[in-house]
Amino acid sequence: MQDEGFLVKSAVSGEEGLALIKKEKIDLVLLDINLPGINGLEVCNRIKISEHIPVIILSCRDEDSDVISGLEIGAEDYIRKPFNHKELTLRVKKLLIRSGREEQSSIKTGKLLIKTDREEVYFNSREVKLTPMEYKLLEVLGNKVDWVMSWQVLLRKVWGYEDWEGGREIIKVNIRRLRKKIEPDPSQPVYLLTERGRGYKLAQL
Amino acid sequence: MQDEGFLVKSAVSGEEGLALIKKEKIDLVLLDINLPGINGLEVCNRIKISEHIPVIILSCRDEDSDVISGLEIGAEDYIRKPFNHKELTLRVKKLLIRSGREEQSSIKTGKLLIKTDREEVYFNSREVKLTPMEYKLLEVLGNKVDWVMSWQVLLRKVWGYEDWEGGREIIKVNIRRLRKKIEPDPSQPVYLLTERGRGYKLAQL
DNA sequence: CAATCCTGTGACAGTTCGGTAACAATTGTA
DNA sequence: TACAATTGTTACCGAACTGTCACAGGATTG
Repeated sequence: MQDEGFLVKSAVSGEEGLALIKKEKIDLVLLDINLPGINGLEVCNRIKISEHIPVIILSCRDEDSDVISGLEIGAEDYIRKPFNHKELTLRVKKLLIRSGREEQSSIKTGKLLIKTDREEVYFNSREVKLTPMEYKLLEVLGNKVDWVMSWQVLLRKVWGYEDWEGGREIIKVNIRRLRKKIEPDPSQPVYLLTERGRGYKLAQL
Repeated sequence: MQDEGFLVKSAVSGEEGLALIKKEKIDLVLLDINLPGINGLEVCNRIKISEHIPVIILSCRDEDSDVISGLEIGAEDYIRKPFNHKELTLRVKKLLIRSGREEQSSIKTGKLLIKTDREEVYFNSREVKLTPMEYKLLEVLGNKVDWVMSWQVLLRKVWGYEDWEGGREIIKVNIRRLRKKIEPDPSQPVYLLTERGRGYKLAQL
């Protein structure tokens, strides 16, 4: 990779890798599934929770289920070992280009516009200032527009908590705060809808 | 697994597990290799002798020989510890679908459409809002369209109660509530039919 | 034909769930 | 240090959900 002109940092364990990502500005992660310490898929999961970095998974297990769970967890691509050089650099370049452009990718529903690259939100073409948590919650919901997400899912995707009874509360309150900012009438939500007993969704208008 | 909507029974030893299988209607077994009492592989063997239940083996020994003997003995799949929970549920779902015990993603009869992945119900292409319990009851019935289900079965599949005399009441009432929402004329049911003395069924039209 | 069982029906009440506001803890900043 | 913004915590209310009950009427059985 260095021969190809990439600037490479490496880590020998999941923990070390995650620390590296926190510290440095990383454009893309090549991730081995078989790791000492944390499982590779778990590492991928954690990266996706906190960052917007594309991940390519490397693995020698070539069962389909691994591809699926790798991609479901949010990995952008998957390469089986043994792979050849050329294929790897090709996929990396493709992803870097895509993420360079995709960073302008935005989510739109009704008069609501979410620019995911800049983490900015607009309503009626006017910017709405959201706090980090509010933004993250909205983005997670926006990533699957019109899909109901339970509080367990939101808790995991937004806060990274796995199970936690108190989570219903913090979601309630943060939904409330979001509504105050992006709903024309927060008491009659049009965008952030409640599905009683199931969860919340961002409506596709 | 319970969060994912599965109904889970657990046992702490091979003997207990085998007894459970004899007593309950089990769709799939997650089996740990390292067990007190009988060896896990032996348990798998005995299950396969007497039943047709898919078995997934869990193990922290990741030697190949274990995979082989696990699969040779008739286990349908094998997961190494530590596994991530998405991978596990994916494999479980895959197996349940393959063995015909898992619901399809969409059920249709007459003008009634049930989207099981989104937990949404449509009548005449218009969405009908159901409460969680109502939905679950309908889904269970839709899962085996045109099959009469006794109140005991419904009680187990919808509420998870095993035996309970009072159950007839809550089913009566919930059937009533469902009919009010999805029947054109609730007093003359066309979809949710009563088989007196046997139970209820969702008619295939 | 009467007694009994099963189901349909409406009303009621306890519980859960989501909306709301105010407060407390934490963090960042001047 | 003081102040402000952010974020989690708690309490309370009202509405929705869901189980219980009583009763009626039709079917079944002896």
